[in-house]
Amino acid sequence: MADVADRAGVSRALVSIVFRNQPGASRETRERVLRVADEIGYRPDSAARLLARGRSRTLGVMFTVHQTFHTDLIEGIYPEAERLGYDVLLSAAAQGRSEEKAVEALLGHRCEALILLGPDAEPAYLDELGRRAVTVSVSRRVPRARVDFVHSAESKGVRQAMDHLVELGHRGIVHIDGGRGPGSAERRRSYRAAMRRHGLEAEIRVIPGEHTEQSGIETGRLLLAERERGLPLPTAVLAGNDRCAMGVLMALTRGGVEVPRDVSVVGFDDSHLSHLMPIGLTTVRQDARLMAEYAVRFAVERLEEPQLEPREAVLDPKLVVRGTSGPPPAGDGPLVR
Amino acid sequence: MADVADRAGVSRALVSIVFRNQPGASRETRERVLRVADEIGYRPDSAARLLARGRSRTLGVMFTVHQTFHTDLIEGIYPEAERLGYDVLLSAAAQGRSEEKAVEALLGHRCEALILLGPDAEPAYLDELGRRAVTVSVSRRVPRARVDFVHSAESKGVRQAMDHLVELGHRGIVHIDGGRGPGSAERRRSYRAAMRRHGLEAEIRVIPGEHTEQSGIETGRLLLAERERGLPLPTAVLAGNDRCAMGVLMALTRGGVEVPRDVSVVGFDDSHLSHLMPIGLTTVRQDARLMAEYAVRFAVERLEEPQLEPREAVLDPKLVVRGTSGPPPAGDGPLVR
DNA sequence: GCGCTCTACTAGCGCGCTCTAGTTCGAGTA
DNA sequence: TACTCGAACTAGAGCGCGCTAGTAGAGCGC
Repeated sequence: MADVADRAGVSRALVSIVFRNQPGASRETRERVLRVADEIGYRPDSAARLLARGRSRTLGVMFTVHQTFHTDLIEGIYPEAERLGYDVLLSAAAQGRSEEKAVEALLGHRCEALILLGPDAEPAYLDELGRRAVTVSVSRRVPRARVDFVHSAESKGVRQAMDHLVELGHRGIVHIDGGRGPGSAERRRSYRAAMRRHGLEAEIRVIPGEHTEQSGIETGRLLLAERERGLPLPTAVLAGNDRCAMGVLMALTRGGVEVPRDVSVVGFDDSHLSHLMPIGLTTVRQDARLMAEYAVRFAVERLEEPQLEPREAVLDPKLVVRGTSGPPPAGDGPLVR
Repeated sequence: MADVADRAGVSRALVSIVFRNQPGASRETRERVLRVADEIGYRPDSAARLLARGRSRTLGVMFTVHQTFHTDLIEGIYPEAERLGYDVLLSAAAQGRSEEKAVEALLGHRCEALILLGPDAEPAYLDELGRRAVTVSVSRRVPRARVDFVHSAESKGVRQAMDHLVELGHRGIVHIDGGRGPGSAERRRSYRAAMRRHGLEAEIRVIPGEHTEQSGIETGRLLLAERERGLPLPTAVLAGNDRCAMGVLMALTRGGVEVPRDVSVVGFDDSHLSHLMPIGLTTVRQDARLMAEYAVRFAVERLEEPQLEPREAVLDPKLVVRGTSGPPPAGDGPLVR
């Protein structure tokens, strides 16, 4: 910076003004400074800048690698952050790299706010984070913690999916839940409520699972094994999310079960995975872009008005009917309603 | 920091020593300092630290959101970087966020080295980057640019895939290429060479495409449309990568073509997508973990010995036969060899 | 001529840390 | 006793910026 100032024949302060695009420099000086800077390859050092001004204007985003819905969210976070003049730093949780580690990395790099995509940490830890920095949790509700919250009205999504299946004539609808996964508890509750509402209380069955393909595969195998032992297959499966639905599909198809002829499968998320299935996955669509925008806005607004209380945004999901749902096999014909 | 020093009854320098875990402080002082720091919630400011020591020990990773193979790579980058004592910052290219922007963000955050996953930028730009910071390109060869390079021996992978198909009896094998995508040029060349080697020169057909599901879907539709017009379907498709293969699969299956009975499909990457297909995708496996390790090591070694010349690592890929490849339909029986 | 304002610019402190070149002190050594 | 030495600790410069409080000088009205 001093070099630039010398060569341009001005003071360092002036160079600073030019680079911050602030008033106080004439047009020609501005141009001269920029030209000189370009010549000697000067770029402002963000560490020093950050140190000097005390603010980083950086949002830290924690996500889980391989969680496809997260990449959909990330794609929405960037433009909104840029619009509001904030930088984005990404940190992934992965195998061998815990969420805490990922978050510490963000904090260490001076992120002013944290946007956590489907965090799986203890509420106590999240609350602590929320007190240390502005924190937004996406998809995972954190009761009584000082964090903003953006999620879908899971119950509405599940209800739509269940109504769709019941209308097609399904009765034996099982739910693979997402364990501790974000939104799982509510989805599970809503599944039970829907079954009761449709008079299918006796058919309720929740199979423990998680939000991974592997979990779907295991459940698929479990169902096939049950069939071996003479038990009937369910006619429809409501999976915890799209990844799990994909796993079920794979396992069932490999086992000679045809979807949707023999079994219907419905996912949740409408991550871009859903389009890829040869027959298209019927799923509950969450609007990733909108969720991302809310998350960024919540974070930024609370950064700029610290007295603001954390808020909650609940977005309406929408069932998207594609190829994996259809009427149940003959003998389980449509309900007469 | 001064607060901690005061309360612990030592100098700031001592606090610094303790936090850097350096010799020069007694056991009890160390404990006392850490305890006090914990009490008042002190955490070292990385911006200042960075500024003071002049080095960030941070690797910047640019990847493309939705490129599933990249997330496989990222998962491998973290542990290796941690092992070598480096931090990792992620920056995604996405729709509306160019690679250049993603890279500038990393540079702005003082990354010492760049690891670019399948960059799509001009060689001239990459060379410029290579001169500005230690740069490693993964998957994309950049001739004559000052960057390290980690990739697979594409030709070996393609050759294995082609041998496999030919042995099954296929003759009408088309290749959907990856356009400007990483590795595409070499895969295309190798496809042509393999066809010639097997005496199938007359059957050579390269369909332009890219490394996305959409491209696969379009190609699948194109093939179906040709069949409508009375042209024969190819008996096998070698896709540019797994995503493209998924797209082809989807389009063909929707069009009533059964895989692998009517057409065999082979992908490239073995990203975790490949396992998800109901019947498992036959594909050429690239070892993401190993590639990630090489990339990190190249970067770190050149940071620590700047006189080192950029290097190249070529890893052997391996065909993984799963469910999407099989003998061609009757009439195209196995070759007598 | 004077004071006033406005634009263009500058001096220099401080952000929170690291690091070099010390000092202090007690134990070991000749 | 006088010294050396190492462990434990400290003073203070400096990293590259932003920012506040200022100055210089041009233009203007009276």
